[in-house]
Amino acid sequence: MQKPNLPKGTRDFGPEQMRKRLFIFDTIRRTFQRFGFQPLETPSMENLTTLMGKYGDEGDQLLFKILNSGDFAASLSELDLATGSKKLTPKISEKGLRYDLTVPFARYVVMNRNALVMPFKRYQMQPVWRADRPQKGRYREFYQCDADVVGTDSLLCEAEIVLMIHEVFRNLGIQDFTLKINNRKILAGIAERIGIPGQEGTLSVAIDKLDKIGQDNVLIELRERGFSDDSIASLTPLFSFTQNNTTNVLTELKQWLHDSITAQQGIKELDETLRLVNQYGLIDSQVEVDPTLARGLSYYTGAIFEVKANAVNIGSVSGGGRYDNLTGAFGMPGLSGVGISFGVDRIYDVMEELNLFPTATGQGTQVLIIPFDAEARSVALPLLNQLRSAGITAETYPDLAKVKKMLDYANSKAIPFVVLIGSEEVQTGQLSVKNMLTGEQQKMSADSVIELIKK
RNA sequence: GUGAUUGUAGCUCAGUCGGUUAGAGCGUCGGAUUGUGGUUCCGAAGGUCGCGGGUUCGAGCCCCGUCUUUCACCCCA
Repeated sequence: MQKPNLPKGTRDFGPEQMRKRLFIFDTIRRTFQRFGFQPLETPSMENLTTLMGKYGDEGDQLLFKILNSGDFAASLSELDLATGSKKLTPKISEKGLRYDLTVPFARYVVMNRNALVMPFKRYQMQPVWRADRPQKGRYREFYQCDADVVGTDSLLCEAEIVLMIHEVFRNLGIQDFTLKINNRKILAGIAERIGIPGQEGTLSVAIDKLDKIGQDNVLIELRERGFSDDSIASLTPLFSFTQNNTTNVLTELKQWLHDSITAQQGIKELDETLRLVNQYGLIDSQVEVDPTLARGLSYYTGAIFEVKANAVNIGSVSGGGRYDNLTGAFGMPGLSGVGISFGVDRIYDVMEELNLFPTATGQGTQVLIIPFDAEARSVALPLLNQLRSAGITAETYPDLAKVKKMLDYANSKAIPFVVLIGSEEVQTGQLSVKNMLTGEQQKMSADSVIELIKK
């Protein structure tokens, strides 16, 4: 006999976990829908040609690849085997599991470009897979909840994302979060300013770690990556304004990066976005402008968002940004879009750690019918039907077991009411209803049972 | 991909220096109680000590490999 186990980095979700997870999904879905986003689902697997090259070299490595069906080795030669995995892979695998929801979305938009009404707003809540090593807040299979709008470059979309993020986290009960916002153009401007134009990618990777490793180590890393002492020295102003309020940060950025047209554009966009958010009347905005915020994904071109739950050390629980040319790789250039992704699994971990899940709210069975013998079923089964028709979650114990056993069952499932049916109840039609919390028991008609449980 | 770490009953964990038949709590099942739960009492079942190899008279304990868990790095939700 073999011991069953799960693939590394994957998990089962039992009833109790699912109740909590569904709470998160429902909360996010309600917000997405209220903002006018339409649901979309795409296949778990995509052609590797769709996925490869969209997430960088590292991303390509983290893709789960699917072995071709049938005799995948049929056309292989000794030579192929000798060339190593990199060249061998495309010969034996042409599909992979999706790595995020944005690229499949871009693929969908391109394939349906003529049918879609622009701007197109969609939301998507599905699992994604990454073949990296699991650790805290990191799984090989996890869910993302994405909302994107494509076909407009209006900053109103950025503003609405800011609003949605606030709404979702507040509805979840996560009050202590920070929405960090930056703009890729500002990062580009910084790169210009310190004399390394075009290298903002490398720069970003390092300064993104500021929170984690501190200023000194960031500078050390930049030096290791080949940045000159002059460049590093001129970076100093970047570290001085992280604590200020949004307007101050923007003003200081404007001064520091005054000779970069790109940076000025990014600052203007950020400024405008925040102005729009303000017009919406967002109360107690938790937005923080953070010029050191970078994010890894290479396709962002404008705004960048990231949400951190302040009380928990788990990385970001949500992230997104604007991309100007995501569909370009699929032959449809010039389509701008902006999106946000919520990481359900990390949000779950945060809420669990902070004890933020609401206590069970009428999710489970409300009443258990307990027939003492086969005869009692002639009353129990119609009653079940009646209760369910009235919208009450009701069940009976399928075996004719001892009463003790059935009451134990009710207890362990936290069922608040039981209806006991024996020969006496069959004869009189008056049912014995027991409140499992108080122990109180009384006789009443079926209609009264419904009334009692419904309130 | 790099570096650590974990694994003993369904669950949480003890297990001494390598030494007889591997323990506890919780849970499960049965009984005290054949129409009434939670509390209590009694009893029982449940183990290839992750897996494979090695050292030894003897391995849960030491060594090697492997899988798994957790964590950090890289990178990321």
